[in-house]
Amino acid sequence: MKKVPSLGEQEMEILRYVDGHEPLSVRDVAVHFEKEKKLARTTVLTVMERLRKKGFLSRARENGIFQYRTKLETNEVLSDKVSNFIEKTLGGSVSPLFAYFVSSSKLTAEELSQLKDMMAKMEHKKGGEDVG
Amino acid sequence: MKKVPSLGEQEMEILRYVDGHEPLSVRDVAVHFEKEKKLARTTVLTVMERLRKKGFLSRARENGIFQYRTKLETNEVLSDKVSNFIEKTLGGSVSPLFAYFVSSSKLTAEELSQLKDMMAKMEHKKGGEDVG
DNA sequence: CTAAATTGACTACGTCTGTAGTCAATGGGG
DNA sequence: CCCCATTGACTACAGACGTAGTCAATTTAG
Repeated sequence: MKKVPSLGEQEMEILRYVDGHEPLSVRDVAVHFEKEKKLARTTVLTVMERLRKKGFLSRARENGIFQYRTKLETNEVLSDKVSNFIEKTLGGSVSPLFAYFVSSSKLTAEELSQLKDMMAKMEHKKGGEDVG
Repeated sequence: MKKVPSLGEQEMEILRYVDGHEPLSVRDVAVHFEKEKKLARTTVLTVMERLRKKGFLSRARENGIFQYRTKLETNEVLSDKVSNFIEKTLGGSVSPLFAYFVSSSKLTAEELSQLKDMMAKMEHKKGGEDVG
């Protein structure tokens, strides 16, 4: 359960992108995000450097320019984000997730009850609140 | 899918507290958080007022002091936070949640496969990434 | 009614994140 | 080699949050 530095949404987005395409230069990432979200090259650079300072990315000069790679498994980062989110934002209760699944995916009644059942078990195991 | 203003973790925590005990005065909340997290009364006041400015709380003077109540169903807020989290932080993939459930709750193999099955269906319905 | 305590409005300030400009260093083309 | 384009280090700044102090207004105790 090592302590991972916090990451903002934009940082996460860029980290995910790098994770899925490494190695990448700032330029590569910038090109992508200039289209996607109209971000300036320097913005991407700044974010990537912050990501590097925080230990999520590493870089190595190759043919003159820096190629970036992820350091930790991004899964670990996500895992940390998830547990943090559940603890801090949801107060330890997974019910809201359950609610989200239900409304966003329109599960069948059967899936619903299975899921509900499962959630209930989990809630018990970790002492969350009731599944409203 | 109405746009809900963003909320920080501390704000969420206080909102949840109010939601579970309304109506409450700043003092009531402050007493709770002074113990729980050593927050100053004015800190709680500030946060509650921000929550009110953002439209999450309302207040009415009763016997001299303001009593606060939640406006929206906190569930709605949570639902919004959840979908935002899944979209922005997880990039739309629920796999990390799955991973969290697995590691935190130590489900049985059976529950695991049921859940996995369900997740797969959900992933398809909403075009998420692979469950790796 | 007056003084003490409580309440609440404002102000403040540091950190984090998003976003980007400036400008020097580096590299590539001729 | 020299100039232009690319790259990257630094600086900047606004807005959101967490946190809290000051001080005036309101209540309440005596």
